[in-house]
Amino acid sequence: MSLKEIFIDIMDNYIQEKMNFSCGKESRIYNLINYTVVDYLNGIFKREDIKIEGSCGRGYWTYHPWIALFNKNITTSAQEGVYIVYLFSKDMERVYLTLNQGSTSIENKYKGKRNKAQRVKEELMYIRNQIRSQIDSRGFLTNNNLIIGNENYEVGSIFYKMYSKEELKNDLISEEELIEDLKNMLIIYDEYYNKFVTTKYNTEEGKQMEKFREKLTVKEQLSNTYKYILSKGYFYTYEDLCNFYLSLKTKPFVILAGISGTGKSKLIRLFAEALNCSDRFYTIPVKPELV
DNA sequence: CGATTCAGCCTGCTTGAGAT
DNA sequence: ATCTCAAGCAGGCTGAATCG
Repeated sequence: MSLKEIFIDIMDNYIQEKMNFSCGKESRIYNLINYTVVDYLNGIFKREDIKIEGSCGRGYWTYHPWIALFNKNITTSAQEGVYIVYLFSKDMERVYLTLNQGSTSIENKYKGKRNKAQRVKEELMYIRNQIRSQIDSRGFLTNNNLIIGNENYEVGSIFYKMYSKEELKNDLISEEELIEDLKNMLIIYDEYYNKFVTTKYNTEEGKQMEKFREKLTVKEQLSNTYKYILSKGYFYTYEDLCNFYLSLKTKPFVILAGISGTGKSKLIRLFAEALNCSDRFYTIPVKPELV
């Protein structure tokens, strides 16, 4: 059975299987995800440092079965670290090959804290942006349009490629392409390991930087943002910047008024850049009659 | 002040490692 | 070879916080 045939089998039968069998060895699809596909991939990628695992839940079926490749030096669990993973969408119409992050360990870190969900998302996005800024995507997508029905998997996605059931069934994607993509993703994963794990996060300097960033107060972050804007050659008063931040904080829908050319759009763009959130910045042209 | 949201806890189920 | 138990996973329930 090829990878493509396995994927099609899972997509065709998973939802039905959930209804008819408990999530365990009795189920054919369970065995397919937990063992067959793992053996198949291990046969292709004979790497001692990579652990391959597939899961569709324990006891209970998950909505999002996954097949992951872990670098043993980074993580051996889907709950933490960065790893390659095939994720199936809830409706079983799509499967994504992605470089993704475990969110459970981050959730545990913020257990009992205020705005837990938001902080988890912010951390996932921060890591995502760091990696994207330093590693070539090799043609994989970074547009944040991975949709499977689980927010943390979606936010945690660093690079990805989508395969729809239709594409797979109609031979628009070949087995060779699937394997080639996975090989490319492994090159990215290796690069991540060399650039981030063996150096940045493990050095004292890296840890200090991380601590420093977490400790910044709103005032300090605003001050940094202001300095960034000045350094780009634009001038707004510090008061205007604070007012803009406060307005956003009060309600995330802010209307800036003023004649054209005074820098309304630019302010927002620079603000996003300063916070390293450019990838979440979209410009939507508005015609006069829409207002 | 009722409705909604959310974190925390509990439950059900299986795997797999280690003890017996 | 069998038993025990922690880990892993998702779903459900509940009380507290927040919203409108």
